[in-house]
Amino acid sequence: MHVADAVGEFIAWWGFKAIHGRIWTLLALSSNPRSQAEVADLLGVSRALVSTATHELHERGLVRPVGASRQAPWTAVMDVWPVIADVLRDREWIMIERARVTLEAAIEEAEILESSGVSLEFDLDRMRVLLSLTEMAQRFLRILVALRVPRSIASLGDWLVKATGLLSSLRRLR
Amino acid sequence: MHVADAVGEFIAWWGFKAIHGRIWTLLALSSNPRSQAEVADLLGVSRALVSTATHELHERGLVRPVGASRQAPWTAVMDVWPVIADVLRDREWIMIERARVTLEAAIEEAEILESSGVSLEFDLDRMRVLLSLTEMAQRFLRILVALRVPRSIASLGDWLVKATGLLSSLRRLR
DNA sequence: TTTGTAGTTCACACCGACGTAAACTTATGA
DNA sequence: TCATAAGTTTACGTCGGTGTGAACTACAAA
Repeated sequence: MHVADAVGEFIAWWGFKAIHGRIWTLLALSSNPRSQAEVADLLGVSRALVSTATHELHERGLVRPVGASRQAPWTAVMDVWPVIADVLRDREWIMIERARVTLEAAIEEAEILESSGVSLEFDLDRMRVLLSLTEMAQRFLRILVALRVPRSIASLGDWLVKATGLLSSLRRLR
Repeated sequence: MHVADAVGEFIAWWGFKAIHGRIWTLLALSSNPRSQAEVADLLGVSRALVSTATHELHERGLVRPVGASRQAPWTAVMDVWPVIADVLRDREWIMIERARVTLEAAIEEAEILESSGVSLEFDLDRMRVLLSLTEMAQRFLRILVALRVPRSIASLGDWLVKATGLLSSLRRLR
């Protein structure tokens, strides 16, 4: 399963472990649901790893069992965008927000010092530039997680064309 | 230096180590260049770490010595976007490209099998969807790395407004 | 030349992420 | 009921990333 390896690694970038990506890809590309044993076998990893990883994927809603029995085979949920958006929101937003808040506090402090005539060891203008950048990143992230990528294969091609067109105009910005 | 920690962690996300982000941020916010000893002291890390990290930053062009002497103090290069774009290109492009090529090969193989009447264990349509997604990701990445973020503080605010406007129309896409 | 200080290099320690083996639990079916 | 197979849990090994200590080098000033 070279495909699962390659796509899996790609997916791993978006806040998942590589094994998650590999399992999801294998299930996504399979015509029929597969048992954990099959998955472990095809990917060449232990059943223990498949068991835990599958449950983590299930918690995120990226994979679901077909049937109710304990050893029901698994299939991939194809509509992954909402989950990715969630991960981005949880993980990145917190990080950016912390940087932004810290910067704001530091700027405020520096402004007070400056207004009382103290010569600063730090550069206020540059602090403001960084603050603008974090705000920009937040806006960007907000738009990203609000995006609705079409779930149907039929409309996906169409959507891709329009989205690409819009993105191109970003490049022409002066 | 809480600011350096917070911003540094944020930067670390873009393919750098956290210490790189912290050092760069400290230098970027300082009114005057700083020696490695000062940096190590302010950040509370060993001079050994600052030495190697500073050189790595220098190789990437994110930081430069002021003066020619061996112990010249360092200052941050503020125009970071080209460097980030480089990292994205090098690191992400390779990953996506590998996924894309592997997928294409797998699809081709599957098509041959199917046309010769063999019933497939894998789902050809889903493979094609994944392929579209990698292509979309490539287009997106290409636009991203070609972006020119203004270097001057004066035009940055203006640019941010326009860019945000464009991004918003992405959200409204159907 | 000597002495002190900044910077460099390298061997090692620590830690978390990832994966395995093996024992254990639960279901299926002869 | 017992045997077998699937799935789960836990304790452990390995590895890479990150950082330190200490020895070493290069330079500046006395």
